[in-house]
Amino acid sequence: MPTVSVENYLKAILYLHEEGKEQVSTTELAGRVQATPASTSAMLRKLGERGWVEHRPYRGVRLTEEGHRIAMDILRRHRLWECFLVDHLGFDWDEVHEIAEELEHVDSRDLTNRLDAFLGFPKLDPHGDAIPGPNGRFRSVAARTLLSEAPKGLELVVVGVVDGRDSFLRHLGVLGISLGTRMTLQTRHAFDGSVEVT
Amino acid sequence: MPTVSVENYLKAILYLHEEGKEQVSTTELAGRVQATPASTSAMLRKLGERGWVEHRPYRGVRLTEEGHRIAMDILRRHRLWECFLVDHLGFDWDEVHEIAEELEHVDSRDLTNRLDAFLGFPKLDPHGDAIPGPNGRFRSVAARTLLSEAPKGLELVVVGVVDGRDSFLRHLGVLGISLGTRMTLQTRHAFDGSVEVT
DNA sequence: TTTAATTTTTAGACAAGACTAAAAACTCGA
DNA sequence: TCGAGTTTTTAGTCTTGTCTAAAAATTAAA
Repeated sequence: MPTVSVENYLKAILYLHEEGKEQVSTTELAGRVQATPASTSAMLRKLGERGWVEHRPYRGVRLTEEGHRIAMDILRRHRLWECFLVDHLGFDWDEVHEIAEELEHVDSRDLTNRLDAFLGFPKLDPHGDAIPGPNGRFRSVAARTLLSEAPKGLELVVVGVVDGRDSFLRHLGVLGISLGTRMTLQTRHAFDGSVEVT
Repeated sequence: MPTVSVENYLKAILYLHEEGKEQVSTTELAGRVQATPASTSAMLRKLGERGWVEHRPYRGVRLTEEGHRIAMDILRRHRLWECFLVDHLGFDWDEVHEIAEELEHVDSRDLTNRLDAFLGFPKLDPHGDAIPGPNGRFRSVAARTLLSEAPKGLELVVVGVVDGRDSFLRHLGVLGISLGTRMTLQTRHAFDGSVEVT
């Protein structure tokens, strides 16, 4: 049973992975969990011993399969609680993060699954981020959507383009994007509507 | 901000007060929080320093006004969550204690009050125990009920008797009970329906 | 390629909260 | 009132997770 602190480290590593970082550096992780690099280094040794991360000193860290499973479960609880807080308790979407940060550590498989059912098995949280299912993987959104309207976090598959001009298709080719390419939406810039994907 | 451990001690002392104990002994408290008397003794010194209990070494402990306020708030959160788990997530009333034991430590005034509203400001939890209001006092139940059907924990006032025989009234007199007497239902014995009050 | 800057780890302390073992304080019967 | 038994507290240790300061490893620049 991971402690609250351990859960926070695993979750932070997952977030960094989701942002495209294969290997997570000690300093960057330390920044995320609001701890010093020294404390983080000590924690990484412990997480490595428990088999939740693969840590090569001075090289970076990455979640093992088991660590990933645990972290996805924390993310699931976090986002389900956010749905509850917004949809049923009337919080605004920008007020719920801190509270969900506490609720996510209540560890009961039964509670999580019943909450999921109570909420109607939502696919996205109030911020538009995908919610992992009980199997630890994101639920696929069957619908076809524009990339500009797709949710963050979910794996997407390119099935077509709206702008069919040669110059645009060549641009996509340069970026390594073609029909069937898999990607995940990372960030959306409010400035011009552009997006970053991996 | 009290830690989880501190909250558990304060809550345990409150429970013992509610059971009629003015002064709580170190050993009895230790039994409730599943710790050794030695650990409990150390914690009591700390709680005393923070002004949450009045502890006279070798004499026993009792909550201060502030300690009582904090403990009632924990009890409030515990019982509100129990309502939520039973009424909305479909748990049985005997399954929810452990989970509520974790949820009660999520400390957000706003969350607690919104949950209260969402549940319709319940007066009793699924076990029939009274739920403290936001002011840290039990909500009065206006209705007149038979002692045999009254909820535990609430202060009750005797306004009449069903059995008016002299022998019964004399029995009540011996027990110090008459019209206007205030009491709180402590335990109900399934064996014969008899009750214990203070 | 050698030094300088940066990153990471180690070393040593500390706080919270738990434990065991032992000392001190209470209580009660004779 | 004086021991015997019980209760409570103290003393010392352990674990978890944190910190600062310093050493070691890596990276980058000249």
